[in-house]
Amino acid sequence: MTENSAIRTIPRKSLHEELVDRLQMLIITGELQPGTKVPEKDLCAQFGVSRTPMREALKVVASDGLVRLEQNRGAWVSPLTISEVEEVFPILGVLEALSGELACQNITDDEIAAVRALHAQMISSYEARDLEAYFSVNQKIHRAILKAARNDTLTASCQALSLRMQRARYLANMSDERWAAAVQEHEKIMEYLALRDGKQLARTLLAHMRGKQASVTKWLQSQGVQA
Amino acid sequence: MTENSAIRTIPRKSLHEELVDRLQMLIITGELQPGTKVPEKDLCAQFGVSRTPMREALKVVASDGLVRLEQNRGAWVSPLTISEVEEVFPILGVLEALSGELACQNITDDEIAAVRALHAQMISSYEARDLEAYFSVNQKIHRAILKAARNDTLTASCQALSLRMQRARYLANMSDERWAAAVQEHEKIMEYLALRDGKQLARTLLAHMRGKQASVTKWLQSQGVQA
DNA sequence: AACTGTAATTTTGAATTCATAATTTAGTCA
DNA sequence: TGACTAAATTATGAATTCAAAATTACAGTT
Repeated sequence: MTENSAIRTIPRKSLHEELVDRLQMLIITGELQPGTKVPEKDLCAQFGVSRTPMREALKVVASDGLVRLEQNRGAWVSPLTISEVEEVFPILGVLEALSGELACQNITDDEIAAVRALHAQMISSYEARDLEAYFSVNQKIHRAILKAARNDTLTASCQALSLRMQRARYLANMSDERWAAAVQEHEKIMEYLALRDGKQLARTLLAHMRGKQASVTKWLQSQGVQA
Repeated sequence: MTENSAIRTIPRKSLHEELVDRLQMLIITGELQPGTKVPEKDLCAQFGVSRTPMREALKVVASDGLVRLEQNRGAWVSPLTISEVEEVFPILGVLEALSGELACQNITDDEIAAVRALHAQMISSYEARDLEAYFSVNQKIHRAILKAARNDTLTASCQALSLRMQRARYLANMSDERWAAAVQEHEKIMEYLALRDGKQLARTLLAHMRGKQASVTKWLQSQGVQA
């Protein structure tokens, strides 16, 4: 593979850190299906590493909730259930609301300008109905707000929980209605952020998250996913 | 016939799980001082295990933020800084507020009675000025509310963040004023919970957390802990 | 065929071993 | 003495090995 040169130039992560990221990716993208068993041997073969760093990585991914480890029985990809979605989204809601409030207290004019640029990009992606690009820019906006909140712990918490929901978001096709509504919500988010109106931004972000939750839940139900 | 009855009812944790708990304890109680290096060898000797499970445990504890791992340089106990306190408490605030709201929606009469009993115990501990007992019952109350919120993810998130603050709470002696105020706040918490007034309970829990943060921050500053 | 108990295989848990990076120590020279 | 370099030591990263548990395969009985 060509990644050898890249790994040499960049201060390389430890093997186990790299594996944590890769495993998360495999699960988020659905390459590792929810509910399936993941034998260590197979994973090791796939990445060409020994079991030691793989097991370390699995422990970490398990503590984030993406896999379940059972004593002497190995690792299973956590099933994505409706009840999990109903647990995680409300938490993400209050965390993002907090991030909005904090961001309004701390964000610079330059950062607002940067978010505005991302926002414009997002609108373009919406108008082109490019879901992939939309998701990508959308994430960047939320991450920019988190960064402006100046709270690394909050960022870490949000990202950990977002990871668990991301595979739902990847899979769930938004309805046209929902997509339009989401864009509308983002207009308000942009507006309140520019005004540095923390209270309103928090309310809007919370509502935004509720909308996402409803959308995802509806889709999971339509897929016959159990509670 | 194998002994599948009473003896097996205690499912022993895996070594690495046990180690995660022990490490967290060592750090919370201050036996492992913030900022100090923790050589794997020493830890392994202390617990009589090999490096493999210890390293797995360290990775997990690091992902929770209690230790920092540096590439090829080992593990350090995360320093407890004022800025960390200022990051974590606001998050705990909104999470506990959420737990209060959810608890009001789901708690049973029996559970309210149980919390009331704990509350009475806590008041006794306060009147006896038994800080140790007070802390213990206090935690039980917060945990009972979390349980009533019926959201395991929320419980896990709160506990992970609480862990990081616990060593501060252990060390920080509350002022008499603060202690009295905290008890007053708990009276309100009890009241709103019994009334199942989610909005008010959330507000009170948030304020309660703000009070804790101020108390801890003040103490850290008095100890000359840097930002 | 279904069930039960047992042996073989596979998989995981943990210790050991080997490789490599970081740190310490020793020593040289200005 | 002090600063710099190089060897020695130590600690960590990762692979391998050994042990124990779980799963599977299979034979015998009903």
